[in-house]
Amino acid sequence: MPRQKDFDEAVVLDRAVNLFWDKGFNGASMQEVVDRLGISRSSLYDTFGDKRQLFIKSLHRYQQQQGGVWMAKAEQSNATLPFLREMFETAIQEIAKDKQSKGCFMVNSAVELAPHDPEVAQIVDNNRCQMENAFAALILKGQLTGEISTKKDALSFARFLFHVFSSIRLAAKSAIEPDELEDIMEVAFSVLLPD
Amino acid sequence: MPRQKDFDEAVVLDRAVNLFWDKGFNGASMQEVVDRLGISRSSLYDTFGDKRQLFIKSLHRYQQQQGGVWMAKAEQSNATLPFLREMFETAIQEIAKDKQSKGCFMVNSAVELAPHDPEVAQIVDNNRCQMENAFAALILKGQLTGEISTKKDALSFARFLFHVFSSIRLAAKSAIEPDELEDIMEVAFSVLLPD
DNA sequence: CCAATTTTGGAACATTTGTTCCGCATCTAA
DNA sequence: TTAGATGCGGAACAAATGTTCCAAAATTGG
Repeated sequence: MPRQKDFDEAVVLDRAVNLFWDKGFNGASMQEVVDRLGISRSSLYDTFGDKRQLFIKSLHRYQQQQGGVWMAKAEQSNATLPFLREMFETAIQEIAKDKQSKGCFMVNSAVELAPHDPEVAQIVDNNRCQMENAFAALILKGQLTGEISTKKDALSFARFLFHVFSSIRLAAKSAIEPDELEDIMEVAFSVLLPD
Repeated sequence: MPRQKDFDEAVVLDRAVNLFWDKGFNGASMQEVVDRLGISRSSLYDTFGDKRQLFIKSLHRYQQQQGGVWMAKAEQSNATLPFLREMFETAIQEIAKDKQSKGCFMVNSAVELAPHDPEVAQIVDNNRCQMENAFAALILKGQLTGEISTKKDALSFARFLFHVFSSIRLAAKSAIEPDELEDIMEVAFSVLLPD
């Protein structure tokens, strides 16, 4: 009996992701949200709940999408070091293209909300653990094949790499030259090389 | 003839620093500002201008204070590597003590405002250059004495170190164990060692 | 003690905030 | 086709937003 929604929930949620990613939670007013999502206020509240719930759903979706892309690539890669390099290279290229300086939605949310919102904090923390573990698995593989140094254990390297990765995405927020990011990445990766 | 102000401008500005540092620009309402600063609305606007001006003055003051501490220490240090280590150690200890997870005011502002506020962006960028140059000077000194590897030039190392430093301060925003930060720092510094 | 000048507290302002509500339109299932 | 249920647009809401203004208090130099 019920009437169907006039819009695709996933498409609309993606718009919310982009808005919050760009402006943050406090920086985006509900008026802006309504305008950008292209659906009416009531539909919005009926479908996604209030502003905070919409934000959290957006953050979840971002993680899902972002994570999914790399997880898939990671599994079908045999050479781990080139794969890791590619990941960083891609991130740097995306920063260069990102004229809005949106940076990383996860980093942005960690800064703006995590300290005052436990639920956001948990999402951020989950994301970190997931990434660190994914890195660690790759690095361990590389260590076994002799591709990567064994001077430190895989998890330490993984954490290090994740934080360099985050700082690159943090740097996207202010004007920084891609060349400099390449430089930083080069130094970071030099530590992984076996002697 | 004129009556003197009832408050110490510097003390009040420090309170503003702490509030914006904790809550961000959008996260702190003027009501909160008035309450925390302990002066009346009119005194506030007369002395510091509107909210944005107050914020920018706060950010400037933060940089001055924060920077001043380290610049002074840097000059009277002879062993550069231990000095750099101490800097990171201190930062990690401060994070452990920081129950509010305020992180770094400069990082926070870069994320929240830099992309949409050129003046903030410039402050953030100035800060980065200043830090990178300070690091570079130290590292160059270390390279000349053979304390530090010469595999990369001083500026590349400096940029790398600054970004690891930033990512540690970014990590302060979500719950992370100090041990893990020590780990990360250890890996980062291993790249500086000569073989 | 006086007059000049500035600070101060708080009321008042217009906007903007996030959210709710209601009547009508629309679609589905029988 | 019709009954029932849901989606929709937009008005309406109270509360909070940043800012201004003014009369009264206060402190200075003469």
